[in-house]
Amino acid sequence: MGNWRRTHFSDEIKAEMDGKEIIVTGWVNSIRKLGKLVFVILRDREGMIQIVIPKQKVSEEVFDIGKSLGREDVIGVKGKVVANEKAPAGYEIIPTEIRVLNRAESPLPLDPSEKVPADIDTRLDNRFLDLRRPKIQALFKLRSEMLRSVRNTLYDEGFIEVNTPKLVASATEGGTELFPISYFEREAFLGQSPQLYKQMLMAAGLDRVFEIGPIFRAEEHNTRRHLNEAISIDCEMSFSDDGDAIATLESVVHNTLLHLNEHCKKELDVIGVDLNIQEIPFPRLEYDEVVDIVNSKGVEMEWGEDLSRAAEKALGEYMDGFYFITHWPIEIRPFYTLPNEEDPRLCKAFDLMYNDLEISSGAQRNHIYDLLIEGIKRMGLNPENFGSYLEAFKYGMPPHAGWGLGADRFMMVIGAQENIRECVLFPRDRQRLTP
RNA sequence: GCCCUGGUGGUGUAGCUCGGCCUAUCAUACAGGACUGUCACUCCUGUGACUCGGGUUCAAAUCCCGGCCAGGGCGCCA
Repeated sequence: MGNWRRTHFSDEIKAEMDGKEIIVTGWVNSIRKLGKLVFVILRDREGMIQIVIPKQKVSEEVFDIGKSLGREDVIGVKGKVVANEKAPAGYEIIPTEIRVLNRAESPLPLDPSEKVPADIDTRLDNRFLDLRRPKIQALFKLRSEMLRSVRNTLYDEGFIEVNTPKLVASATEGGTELFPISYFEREAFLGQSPQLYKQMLMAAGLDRVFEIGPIFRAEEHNTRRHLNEAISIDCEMSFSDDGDAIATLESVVHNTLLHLNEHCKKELDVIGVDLNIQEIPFPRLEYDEVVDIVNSKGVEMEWGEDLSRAAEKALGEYMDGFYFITHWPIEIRPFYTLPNEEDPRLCKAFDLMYNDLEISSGAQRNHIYDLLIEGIKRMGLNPENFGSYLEAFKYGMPPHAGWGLGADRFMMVIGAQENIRECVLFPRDRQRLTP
């Protein structure tokens, strides 16, 4: 593009700029050739703008280039803004020079202008083209602002952002399947969660930490709400209990809704979402109530069972929006959950749900060494495999609590998407490892 | 991993029940042509496809079996 630099994004040009010379850059969204008149709709990250090329008002060279353009060619256009009622936006650009920066081959693997729909599989195979569609891009602009808002809230509440290892030695934590990898002469695994590390940071005295990073789960699930690589928003806070963790989670979620509603009107409009800013506190259900509700909806559920998919759906019919489930049976929660001192069957764990979807789970953690050993044994795990983790509980571990919020699932809720793959640039599932 | 449904030009589809004038429909895209206000421009001409392997049959896009892949559901997901 030589010495050319973009002077404006398409949405920065206004009818009042009539007569001003500008440079815009982008992709040819569509082109309509009417003999001696050519219309080019140029698309950049922020929107679209019409370039009009009348043979009698431009040089022969500009007209010929204009006529030669194809869909998705990358161009730079230097020209004058012209206010004109006949233009779609009330203004358009008459070029003095068009530079073709790169041609696009044809036919395209899918249609970014959305005239012909494509299956999600085709779209993901050609994700970079799919992402040129304004609706798809809007979702990822929202995701960026969601992450900004989450960080802002947590920084404001005194958390520091940390990074913990994703290459881990142990496959003995129990629970989910891990991805084994080769680590020099040893076997290692991809981390399933930063849980143990963020707890160790409580022992380190960092007091309040959060991490936004990938988690890996080698489960062969095949659903619209599971991925094998996901982004987790994890936080952990010292000298706090489950109620404090719930309050923090609530304000993270609520502030994000407020932030998006205030700063992302355009993107929400593009994807057709009218955000419901649900008031806090969100409703709380105790596990006992959940069992009753689910059974009253005709779905069998025994006390002590985790929620089946049918149970989640029944709950989703009964509840609307965000709500917490608290007072869980200890047997179905992880070993690091603190038992409830008032009722030994229960523990200090909670889940945050949205309709029928679990988007976060957390708990006050077990900070007492002997209890923790009991918990590990109760889950059928071997305390000897938790060496460096357990050490942290011997020399002054403060009481603490925390949670993990699924960033991709949170985006499903925000963007009203039914498939989690829509919310991830390059999703990883049972079948998909590329692109 | 299990169950259900499906796989037709670049993309999205019709046809499959009941095998045969299918030399396979339509839209869009693409190539060429006409057109000075399009905005899903319009009009004319043209190019382009039955997932793979096996089977049944005179004959398979169509029926049967298997593979691969996809969509949906379930399970799994401390």
